[in-house]
Amino acid sequence: MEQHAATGTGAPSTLWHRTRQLASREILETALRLFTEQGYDETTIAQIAREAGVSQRTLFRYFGTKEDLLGGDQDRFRQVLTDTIGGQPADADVWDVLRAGVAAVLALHDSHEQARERFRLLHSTASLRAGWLEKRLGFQEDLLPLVEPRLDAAAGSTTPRARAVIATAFTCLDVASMTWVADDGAGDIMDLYDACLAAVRG
Amino acid sequence: MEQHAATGTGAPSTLWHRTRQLASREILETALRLFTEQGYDETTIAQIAREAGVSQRTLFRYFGTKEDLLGGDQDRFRQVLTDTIGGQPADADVWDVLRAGVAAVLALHDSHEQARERFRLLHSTASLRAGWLEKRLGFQEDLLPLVEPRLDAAAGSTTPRARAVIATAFTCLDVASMTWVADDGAGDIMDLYDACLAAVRG
DNA sequence: GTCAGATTGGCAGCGACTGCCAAGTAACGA
DNA sequence: TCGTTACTTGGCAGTCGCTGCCAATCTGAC
Repeated sequence: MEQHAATGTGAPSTLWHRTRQLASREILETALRLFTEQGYDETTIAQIAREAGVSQRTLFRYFGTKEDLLGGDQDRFRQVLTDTIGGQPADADVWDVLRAGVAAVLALHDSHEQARERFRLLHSTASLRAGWLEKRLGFQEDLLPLVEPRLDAAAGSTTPRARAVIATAFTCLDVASMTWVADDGAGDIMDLYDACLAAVRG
Repeated sequence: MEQHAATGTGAPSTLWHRTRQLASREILETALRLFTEQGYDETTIAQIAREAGVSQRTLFRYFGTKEDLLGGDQDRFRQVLTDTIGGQPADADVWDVLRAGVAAVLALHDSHEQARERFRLLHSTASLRAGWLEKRLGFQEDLLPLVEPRLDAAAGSTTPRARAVIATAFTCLDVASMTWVADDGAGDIMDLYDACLAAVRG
């Protein structure tokens, strides 16, 4: 039970589960607040645990790593991504398919402000960036079987080409979000995404 | 003096420097051997220091982090990259310019086998991958001022477009090296790079 | 030979993270 | 209502990467 129960499918809603969810939210909010106030690296697990009113040991049971405190629900991200991309018409263009996936995960943020703060922390903290990039690699591999069949098999091995295409899409998302944060959240991220992709595929 | 002196430019060649270089090589070789034998995560700094005959403290003075023990000389990488790209003709195509940079840094490995082993470790170890990706981001930012002037300023802000283009090149390098390792070092990495880029820019 | 400056190793400590064990508490049956 | 059971919690010690500090040692120059 490393993950906080997904809200939606027949929640058992016993007192236990409700308490767990409450504690989970409390920890998450405390963490985001402290990260925002004093920076990610400057905030220790001990401090988050103290202010959230739980022990370090318990905090690590809810969230396996410090990064998870900012990353949100990684499984949900993965699922939305694969569901969206897997649900695209079989004859759709690969780039349109990936674009739909990117748009879907962007819609996962609770609010404009939350998105901006997360992206801001992400792009300004080395350790977080590294962690995100590593998770990103995992997502890219998940997408591989969904994207490969959409490539022309006659043009040689599809695996490296699919990897390159997928990674490029994520790269454009990263550059877009970085630019978006630098512009203080003005404009639409997807427009920036399109601009980046156009620059690459020009 | 965090960095082992570059061999080449008028080495002072005092006993000190020679001893330092020797110790440096000894540590580096011990580390690579242990990483190869038992894996990166399974090898502790204590073990490397013990087998290399130095204290942990000294090891950390030579190499600031565990990753540096595999990554080789990061400053050299950066310099070769920027020199090569900066030295390309002003009217050359951006993609050709970046291709030249990629080829130059690939030539930095001592041997085919060393390259393969490094890439193998890199692509099979999560912590190393994350570290590389983070360093990569740094290199990409270094390249920004060299690439931006080569883009059409009339088509809007060049910064995000340059970032996207540079990151795509590195992405193709990563996918190419991954594929190369999977193929057990058969073929030429640059061919794989070209194939990846073609898939993206198709 | 001696002195200044650099290098080295040991030690204590920090922060993320884990395993283990005892104490506490919700849920369920008798 | 009272256990009994199953799960959660917190504390403690320990690992590993990494850093600061200090004393011992060594090198090169005078």
